[in-house]
Amino acid sequence: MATGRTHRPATRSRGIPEATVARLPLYLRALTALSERSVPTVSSEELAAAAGVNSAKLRKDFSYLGSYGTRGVGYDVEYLVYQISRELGLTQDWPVVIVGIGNLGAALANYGGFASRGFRVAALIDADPAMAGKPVAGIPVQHTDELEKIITDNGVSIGVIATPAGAAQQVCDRLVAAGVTSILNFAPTVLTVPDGVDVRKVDLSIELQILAFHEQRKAGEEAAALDGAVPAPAGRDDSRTDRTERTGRTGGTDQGPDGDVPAVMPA
Amino acid sequence: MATGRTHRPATRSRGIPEATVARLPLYLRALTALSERSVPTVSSEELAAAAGVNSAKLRKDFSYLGSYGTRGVGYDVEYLVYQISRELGLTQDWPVVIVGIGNLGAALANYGGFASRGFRVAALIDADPAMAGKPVAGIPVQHTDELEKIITDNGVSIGVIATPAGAAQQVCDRLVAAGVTSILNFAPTVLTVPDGVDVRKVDLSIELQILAFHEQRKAGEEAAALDGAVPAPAGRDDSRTDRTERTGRTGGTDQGPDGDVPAVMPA
DNA sequence: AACTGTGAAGTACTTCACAGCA
DNA sequence: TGCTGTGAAGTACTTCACAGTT
Repeated sequence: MATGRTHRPATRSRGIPEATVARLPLYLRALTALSERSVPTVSSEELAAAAGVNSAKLRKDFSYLGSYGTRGVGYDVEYLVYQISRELGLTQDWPVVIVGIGNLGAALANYGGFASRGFRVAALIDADPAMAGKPVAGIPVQHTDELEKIITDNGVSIGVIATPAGAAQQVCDRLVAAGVTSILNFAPTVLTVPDGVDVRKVDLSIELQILAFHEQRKAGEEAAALDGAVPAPAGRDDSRTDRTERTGRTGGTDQGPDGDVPAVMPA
Repeated sequence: MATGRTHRPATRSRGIPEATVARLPLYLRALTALSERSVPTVSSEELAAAAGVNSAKLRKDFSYLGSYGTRGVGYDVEYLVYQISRELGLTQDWPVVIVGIGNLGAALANYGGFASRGFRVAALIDADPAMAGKPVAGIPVQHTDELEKIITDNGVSIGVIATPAGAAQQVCDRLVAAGVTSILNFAPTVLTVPDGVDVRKVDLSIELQILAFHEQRKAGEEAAALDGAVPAPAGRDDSRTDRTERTGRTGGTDQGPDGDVPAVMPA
């Protein structure tokens, strides 16, 4: 797919930072909640609090979409919901297939947030013949043999992989060959895909390990605070590793698209 | 949001960038795979490919931990596994509780990666009295009433919230009050926590929405290619994107530690 | 008076490119 | 020679702070 800056001046200067894109769903969720409570307008300060980010960041983010607010007043909730939905491509309905209907796959199939958020589970696919025909979340599971046909017939471009790690790459290859260009991968594996295909990864053990890192550091600091002179919680450092005082982050409430590395780049 | 962060002068600088921390689990997984195949050493180039990042980034990341490689040779696999495990705090076993044993909670409980990666499911907790005593993944579910006792008795500092959104904040408050200082939140809600408590969020619908954004953009570019001046070659194309070392692997897609905003959700 | 939108300044992360060591 | 380790340069993101608008 087109790489580089494909010169497209017609619409507003495209080029929304990836970090901003990653926060739009957050804003959308907060706005949807406000909308359900029939709140007509909201200030950047209020909305930012609801989304768990700071208001300067939110305003900057919105400035990439256009000027949708009113100075002295704030943002019209309904209007913003529409604009962000449109920007995210949620004004259309994306058919999605879930491959691998184990515990996790079933949980995903049962997730209620699909329909309401621009997605539709087009099919559930599993390699186990015994699963075939069994309904999960009201949708009959189909066998992997049908994969290509399902993708084609339904015009599916987004696939969710919830298989064991060993099967993930193969499933991925078949999805891509059949026309899928965006993949959400729950298997603990790095997927190799051709250019033009986006992959995002969700991985429980990685998240836990990151928490463990910070948890350990907290323990270390407590210990250090007690004796001041000799740190060294069990199994600490061999010698050289350097260290600096921790950087500010953490602690508080910034669960936003945290300092992670964007998983996907549109190249 | 650094709170009154105790400044620790004595020890030298341990300021591992958050982005680096988020990638350590990735390296660890790749190294573990190499270790299982009894590979003794690995170069930054090879390991980077296996982890899905580029080699300069990997070397820089490792440089924050110390100098664990050998010039002209590479890294000793076992030694690196140990060093990274230690850095992440995985040389100890973290007891974890999962609250909310619906589809997702059960999937998490059944997830095999815990034990092998430094974590142990200390307890499963659910608010439904009918669930109490029922074994899930071989562990009997306990009622929410027991939450505080469970946390205290097991010295749990990491909690996983897999409840419906409406219950998440309340569960979070109780976990924190009982002593939990790290939370992995699967509920589609922004949690408010005191300083010193880390929250990481995993949210399926957010991930899908980010994919939809890019998917939509691809569609838009195709359309633009049809009428525009530049006839973009279907599929391929590399305009001027740097042709760095393309290790046949992951074409352009960097599945780094997800950046940012993970996603999933309970029933 | 209240609140948005945005240049400019600041910070974090990535990539380059090469010195230095085994 | 081959590959690590790292300053320096480059890029992306965040935050500040205030001019502009209703």
